[in-house]
Amino acid sequence: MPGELPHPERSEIQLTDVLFALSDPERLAIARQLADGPLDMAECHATDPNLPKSTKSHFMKVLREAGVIRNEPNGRRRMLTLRRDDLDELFPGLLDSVLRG
Amino acid sequence: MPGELPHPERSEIQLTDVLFALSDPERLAIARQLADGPLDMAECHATDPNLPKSTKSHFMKVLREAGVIRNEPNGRRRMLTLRRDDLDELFPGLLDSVLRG
DNA sequence: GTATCGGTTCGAGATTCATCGAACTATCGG
DNA sequence: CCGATAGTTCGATGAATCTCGAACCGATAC
Repeated sequence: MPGELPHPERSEIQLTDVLFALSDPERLAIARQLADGPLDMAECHATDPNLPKSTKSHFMKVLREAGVIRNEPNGRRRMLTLRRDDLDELFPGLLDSVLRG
Repeated sequence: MPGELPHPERSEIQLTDVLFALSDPERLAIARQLADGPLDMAECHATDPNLPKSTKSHFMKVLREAGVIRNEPNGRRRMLTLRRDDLDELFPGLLDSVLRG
């Protein structure tokens, strides 16, 4: 598992990418699960519990590359966190309205 | 030009559809132009001034079907309006944050 | 070391989406 | 009625995206 994955800097985050990442029901559900704090990826079930792991990993990739979440190695697991500070700074009010939805 | 086009009711508008519609730079630019009030479609230039009209019409369709804009016949033109009231009611704060972006 | 667990990456097939020309439609002006 | 204008719809092509299995990888447990 390739250690550190690339994350965009705050200054590189594009609004349209964020909107796209959140425009899928599964990915939106993931972001909502992370609203209450970081989560181990293993504990983060989207809607479908027996989703293939490659598909789940792909969801995380889209969210990560858009700048919505961080995905960092934690032992042999992955810690997922919502980039609330970055997103709130860049697009105030966006996350609040989307996660309330 | 087929008179009235179908628009979703307020209750039918899906957040994910709205986010998707706004996740494209051209479509987002259109929504921002409509933030200051209704506009004739002919006066609504997105980024590219000599965009094929079928492409432009397609942008409007995506925005309309998502519930972001209304597109109503007005003489031999089209009046475009942002559905701010519906979106503000359904997803408070969303439009403000996205249009500021 | 070996096995296992959690997860990423690669590759292929299916599906969706974008783009644009061409045909069509409705409205207004003359 | 005729032509021009403004815009939708259709159809085709190409580009992204989704989905998933298989292979791979890194950290831990044994």
